[in-house]
Amino acid sequence: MAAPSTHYDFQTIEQKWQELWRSEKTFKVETDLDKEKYYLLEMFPYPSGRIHMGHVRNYTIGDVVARFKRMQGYNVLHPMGWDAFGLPAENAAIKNNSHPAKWTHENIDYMRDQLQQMGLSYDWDREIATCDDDYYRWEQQFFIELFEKGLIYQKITTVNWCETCQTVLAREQVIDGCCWRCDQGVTPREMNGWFFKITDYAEELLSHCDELSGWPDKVLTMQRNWIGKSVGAEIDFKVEGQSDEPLTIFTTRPDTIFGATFMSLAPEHPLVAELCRGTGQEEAVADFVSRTTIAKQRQKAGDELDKEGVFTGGYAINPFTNEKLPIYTANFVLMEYGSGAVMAVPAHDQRDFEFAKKYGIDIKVVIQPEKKKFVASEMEQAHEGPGMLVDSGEFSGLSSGKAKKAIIAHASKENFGKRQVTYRLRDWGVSRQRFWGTPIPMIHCPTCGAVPVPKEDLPISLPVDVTCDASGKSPLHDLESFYATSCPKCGGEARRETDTLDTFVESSWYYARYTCPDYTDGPLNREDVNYWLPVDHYIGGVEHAILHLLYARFFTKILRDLGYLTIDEPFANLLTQGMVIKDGTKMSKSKGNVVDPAGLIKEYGADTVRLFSLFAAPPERDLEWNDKGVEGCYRFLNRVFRLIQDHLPALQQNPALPASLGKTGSKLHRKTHQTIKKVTSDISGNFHFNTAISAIMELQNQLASASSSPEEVEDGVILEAIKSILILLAPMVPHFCEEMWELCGQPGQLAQAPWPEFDPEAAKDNEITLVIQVNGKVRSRLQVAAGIADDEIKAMAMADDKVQKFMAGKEIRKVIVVKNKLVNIVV
RNA sequence: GCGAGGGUGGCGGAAUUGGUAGACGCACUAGACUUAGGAUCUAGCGCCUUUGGUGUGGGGGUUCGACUCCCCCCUCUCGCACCA
Repeated sequence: MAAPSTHYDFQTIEQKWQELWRSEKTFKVETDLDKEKYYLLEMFPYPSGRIHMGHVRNYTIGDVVARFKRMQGYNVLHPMGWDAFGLPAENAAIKNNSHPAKWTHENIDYMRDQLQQMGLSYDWDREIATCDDDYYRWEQQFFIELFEKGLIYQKITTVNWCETCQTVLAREQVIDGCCWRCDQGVTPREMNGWFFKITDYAEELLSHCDELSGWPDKVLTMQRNWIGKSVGAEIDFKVEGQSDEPLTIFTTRPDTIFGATFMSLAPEHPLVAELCRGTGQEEAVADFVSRTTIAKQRQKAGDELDKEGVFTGGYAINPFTNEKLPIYTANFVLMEYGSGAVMAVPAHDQRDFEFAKKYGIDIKVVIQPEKKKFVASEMEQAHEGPGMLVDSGEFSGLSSGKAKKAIIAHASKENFGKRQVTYRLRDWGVSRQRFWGTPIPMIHCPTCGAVPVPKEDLPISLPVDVTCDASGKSPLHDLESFYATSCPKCGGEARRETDTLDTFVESSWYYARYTCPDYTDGPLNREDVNYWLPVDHYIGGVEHAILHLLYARFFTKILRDLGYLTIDEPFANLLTQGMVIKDGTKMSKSKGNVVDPAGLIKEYGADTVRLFSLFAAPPERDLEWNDKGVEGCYRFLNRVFRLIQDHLPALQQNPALPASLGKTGSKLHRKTHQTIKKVTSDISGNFHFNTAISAIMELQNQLASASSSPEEVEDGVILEAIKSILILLAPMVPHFCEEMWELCGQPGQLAQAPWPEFDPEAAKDNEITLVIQVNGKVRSRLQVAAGIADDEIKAMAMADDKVQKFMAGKEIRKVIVVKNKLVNIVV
């Protein structure tokens, strides 16, 4: 007979159960109106090649919740797929002179295999890859429907263009004014592109933030800031010498309008060139505009340019005072915000103040706070706070708040202004001059303009017989077989749109498609989406707090308005897990501190890696990776393994719990039920798996010391404790627990076992440690029966030797008793 | 600058409503078993001048009692960044 092994054989065990789960489709689910559903989703990965620690952590957390909810009896949807379009695939294709699909599908196969090695409980029958045309064809259908509804439009904007790479670059791809890939200078370029009217939903996206009680405040704050609502007024100023075109400005401080002493326009403002014409300022203005454009491009995030500007030569008329205000163009005025023009009130805006000081422009105080009196010539900075209006005509004497309303009312009445709400949120530009993305289903006809592809012609698929070459240019632009077409309206010769969609579009609705991935009669099956959505818990990195999560919320609303969904918000609860760091910084290749999960899984097994990633930190916090800590988790599982082996012959008899227990046995029985209670609340509450695991470790420690105690401990209690450890640990360490469960001769699979209930009676302590304090300092401890009377406690406390020593010769002023906890004697 | 979240042993981290600070794990120390130990088991482990004192970033306050509540300050991380 072979000696009992000291370490469990994770390789054999993990492979065995993974194969069983796959062949039996243990985690396959169907819509079932009789069962309560739970939809758990982790953000799907970009198939970059191999999984990293961030994936391991993200998917382990999600898997524990999915398995836990399943054991609690929910019908759990837990899908996985691939966010498969994107630039890295194209770059790889360029390098290998091949098609991006090849690289993408190879990576998907490799990563799927890695995820399966982690033992994640996905319904793999619902797998989606966004680069498949049976996924993106529905996106093309949405595009057409949204276009017809007026929620998608085309406009010309200035973009960052790289001439060498023949493409638009996103702002984050421009490094010090140069292309991140070829290092050549980037030029601004006017380009036609497609936009989603997300701004139509700004108010709803903002107000629904208040209803997302299951989201972290941090994320909601970021979203609110990004949407950036400002309430104020739009006011028209006449331009001297021009009777028709007013200069429209936006301000949140209409109450300060009597203090305006100049105007400033963004350098790109269309009026700038017009105003300086014939004033002798043309050259100075042109020079300033080009200098500023360059400076802004070179500007790094975080830098603020010195406030600079130049007089345009033109004047505006303040509609309230009829004063003539010089119009400047200034580098701190943004064309993208408001109307690209502001009234400048130096006394009450710090930027205007600095500008006025620099160029010797008047400063006029029109707001006086209660306590202080400002004198323009003595001010060292602007007073931006509220106060009482002065020198403001009929509005003088009003408070800022009242004046805002009165001034807006006056402007509306006189027809030169109105209340106005402005958002920082911009419409979402989705055109990309890339190949590896969803083709935009539009046709450009010289006579009919932009015409949508007829729905029956969908999908417009990406050609498969092309290769990406070193030019970096999308092959679609020059591929006649792709772009040559006829106009669906007039039948004339026309050109297909060759731009593709931003990859964020695919990830904006995949959670809905998971509910019916094989549905062919439309993008979404009503019965399935209504049953499964919204996602009950969404888990992913905080780096998606703005873009992805905002776009997904937006898409839910537009799909609702197209009649596909009935919900307003896609994700009821959100967990943003922290980063995995090592040596204090995020793991990255350049820092050389990456730990490859594949190697660890090979060395310790998936169960150990999962256990450590849950144990080392609560999920929302950053996790400091520690190889020694992994070993600690491995040791723990082996301790459980040996414990089971030691008791195996007895356990296999399936002994019942005796009616009466000895001292050690009843202590263990109590600990078992306390542990069930704690683990259940830790997991269902905040997902604090780290404390759940430490509670199980405590139970294991007590079980080990009970088994080695001289007193005979009832086999029934030991089995109860071991079974509890296995069930409680099963969502976190699934293969190991299944194997041990089977080894102990227990029936069925743990994956489908019900989550245990704790017995409140059994969990109750009957003896407690009473702490005795003198003046708030712990002086002694007593073992007493639970529920003992206050008087008795007092007497015992007073009689205690150590306590007496500290009370000697002092007067007792007060005795405080906290039931079952402590006694504090104040002397 | 604005916004959010942190600061507890050598390290990761625990501490219902204010009620035993440091659970659990790592590292470390000593011992046991051993040809061996990077296996396993047992014990110890905040700091100090150790019958005691002191201790949760610093200072003050409330309280019989404060990691926890209030005020001021320091510091770290993340997000936004000239938003009129």
